[in-house]
Amino acid sequence: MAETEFPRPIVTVDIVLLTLREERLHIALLPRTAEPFAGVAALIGGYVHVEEDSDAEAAVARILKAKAGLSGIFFEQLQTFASVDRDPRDWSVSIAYFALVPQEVLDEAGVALELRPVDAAGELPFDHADIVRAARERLRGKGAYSTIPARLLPDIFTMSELQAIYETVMGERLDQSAFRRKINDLNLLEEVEGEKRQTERARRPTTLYRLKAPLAVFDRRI
Amino acid sequence: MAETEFPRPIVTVDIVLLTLREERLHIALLPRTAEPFAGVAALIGGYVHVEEDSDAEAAVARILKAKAGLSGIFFEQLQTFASVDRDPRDWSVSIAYFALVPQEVLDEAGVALELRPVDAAGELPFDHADIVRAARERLRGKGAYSTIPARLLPDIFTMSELQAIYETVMGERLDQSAFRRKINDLNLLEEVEGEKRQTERARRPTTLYRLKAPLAVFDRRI
DNA sequence: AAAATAGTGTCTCTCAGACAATATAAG
DNA sequence: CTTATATTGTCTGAGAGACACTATTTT
Repeated sequence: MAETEFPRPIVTVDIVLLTLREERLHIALLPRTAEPFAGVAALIGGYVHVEEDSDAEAAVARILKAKAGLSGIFFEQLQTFASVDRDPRDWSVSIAYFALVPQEVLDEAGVALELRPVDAAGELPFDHADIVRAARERLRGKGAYSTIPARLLPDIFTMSELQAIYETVMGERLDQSAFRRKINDLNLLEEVEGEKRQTERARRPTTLYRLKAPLAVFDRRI
Repeated sequence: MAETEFPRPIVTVDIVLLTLREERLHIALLPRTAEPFAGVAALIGGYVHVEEDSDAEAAVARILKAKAGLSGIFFEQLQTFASVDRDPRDWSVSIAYFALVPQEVLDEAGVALELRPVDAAGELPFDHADIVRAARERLRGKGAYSTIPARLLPDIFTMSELQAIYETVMGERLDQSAFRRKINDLNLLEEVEGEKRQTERARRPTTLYRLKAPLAVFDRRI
């Protein structure tokens, strides 16, 4: 089994970039600039540049910056899709990532991304529909046990906003009382002292919070 | 961004093959047959063969069969390790899988695998120690919420054996009464009717069970 | 009967969901 | 004072852990 060399597959990273828009999860797509599927909206992605990227995360960061104008946002590895038929060009490997970004940050980036509701994303090229499905499942599954959903919010947020995010991500209504109790028990947030704010529709100003840690995973279900 | 072609990384699959031996989790290794690290015990793995493997799972199945004499065992994708420095030869991608096999099946395979306790695996080449660590965490994490640990047992097993597996995987003692209650509530097993068996040390014969489904994931913690 | 494992019953505590009640500010 | 949201409290039921108890077989 002295395997020396073999024809190598294409290696890319693809990013399921999710954000919240009008209370719904949206996926950010970019029209492809090259064949195949030139002009068709697809996941943000690109080749791994072996001369330039020290690892897959570096490739993701580079591509997010170059193609979406984003840096410093949350992303984590999702799953790798690798087969002979997922790309018409050749045997291909896509190391898929999912990323979350607050809408405000996306707006500031000033890049013309196409946002589509994640549950009505329409036709997508390659196996991108499968990748999006995997991302939704991951977000839904892990969301209930982590502060990942909070990465869809700005740094500072209200308890109600946080609850709304969890409800959207998990696709179910949550009891307000139980939600607050759990968040407090888990000790995930710190108050932004002195800063009160009125949300659009609120009468009474509300306490503002921020995450103590960028990412917390816990055992209890939110 | 009309990216046409780029130098391609090496693409391999690596398999963390775990089994149970003397009540402890062991990892199955093979001495490498080629440089680098020729002769050193390493994860079972190999190049993706683009002419032969239709996808990454096919590569895993082929390699498990060729190098470990195993087929039909449980495996699932773990995580992908991709960086410039994980392999001295070149920028390299390893799509890592973890696999579980009952000791009996491993014995029948008749291949000289080196078994080491997973928590004392010693030095491993490349980043294989990281991959093993990821596999342990996955097994531990997902184990409590699925029937994955049962894939370390033969098809037919006793309730005590099942409990012992979960205890090993999760690294803690479980209450017998609570364990049985949960397993029954979750409706995961079916009795193998009429078949009673005496385990080695048992006095009283015990009911035998098999899994209703090859893999069940649930919300409750075992 | 003793030993050893198989299997059941019960108590308590934590936590989740449901729902009610109170608090605070704007208009 | 009304309205709308923020925030707290209480009740109930499910499930987890602890532990004691019963059952069945071999020696």
